[in-house]
Amino acid sequence: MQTAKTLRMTPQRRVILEELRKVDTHPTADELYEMVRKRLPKVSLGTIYRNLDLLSSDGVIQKLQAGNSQMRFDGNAEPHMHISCIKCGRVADVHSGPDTSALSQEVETDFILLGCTVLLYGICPQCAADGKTSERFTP
Amino acid sequence: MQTAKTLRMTPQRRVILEELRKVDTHPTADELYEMVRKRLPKVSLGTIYRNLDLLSSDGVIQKLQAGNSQMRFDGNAEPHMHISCIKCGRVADVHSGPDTSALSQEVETDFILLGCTVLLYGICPQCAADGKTSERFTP
DNA sequence: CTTGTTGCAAACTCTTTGCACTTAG
DNA sequence: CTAAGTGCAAAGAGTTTGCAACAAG
Repeated sequence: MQTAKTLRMTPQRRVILEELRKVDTHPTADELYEMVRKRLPKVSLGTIYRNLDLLSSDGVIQKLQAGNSQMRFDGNAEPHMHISCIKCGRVADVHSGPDTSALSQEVETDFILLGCTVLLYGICPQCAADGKTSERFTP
Repeated sequence: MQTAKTLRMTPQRRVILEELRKVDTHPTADELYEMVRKRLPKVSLGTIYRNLDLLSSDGVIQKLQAGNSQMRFDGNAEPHMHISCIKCGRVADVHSGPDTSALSQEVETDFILLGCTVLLYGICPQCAADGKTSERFTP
């Protein structure tokens, strides 16, 4: 989970991180690309991907698999639950709820247990209102 | 999550289902393709994908996102926890542990809650023994 | 300086799809 | 019969990577 290399603070990296932390929408790489592009028009999608990868490997941000094929990113590296809309793919934080970190302690497995993710899924308020087109979702 | 169409029981479909249920390894589409190919040499990968899709949409099997980009499949449709090896990607069932279905009831969200998946991750016995090459993993 | 980083475009992986033919019910 | 399913090959989405030029420390 950690890179030995020193991460240089390039303008690109800084803006990516700033933009990601500015929102709580858990954007996809593409969405973040558009956000960053408004400030750095010449940035490339490859740079976005490379940075998101480095930053998540370093534990600075979180890479999320939220029920569809596209990865999403969370500027908040603290472990917390997420809920994903099966219709539109939107992802939201879940701040309440039971302590899932204890979950790991109660499990029987021959694996060396390192952690646990909980993904809730459902329908977001927007999609509940208007019956929009459905997206691919895998619980 | 359900198809209106009647699912015909073709030899391909039957063998795919049989092979999937024969193992507890949660194979990828490709792995299952190889397994099915031993019995039906002319089967196509497209057929594997189409059937896995239909069967999981029908709730006959489960499609899993287990920490890497490739989907995995579980012949056991009953909801249960999985643990994924961050090194080799192997996925195992977790039979013990707390009741995670209750989890949904304790959560505060403006989404219409439909369900919840728990993915544990760690290092499998095999990888713990020999320090093999690492794979991509996203909690 | 030196090594990490960037933009670009091409490559890659996994999955989906269009089509003409086949087949289960 | 006829709608569902198949094999094949091509297309698609999302992500990764090789390379030469660039820049942070």
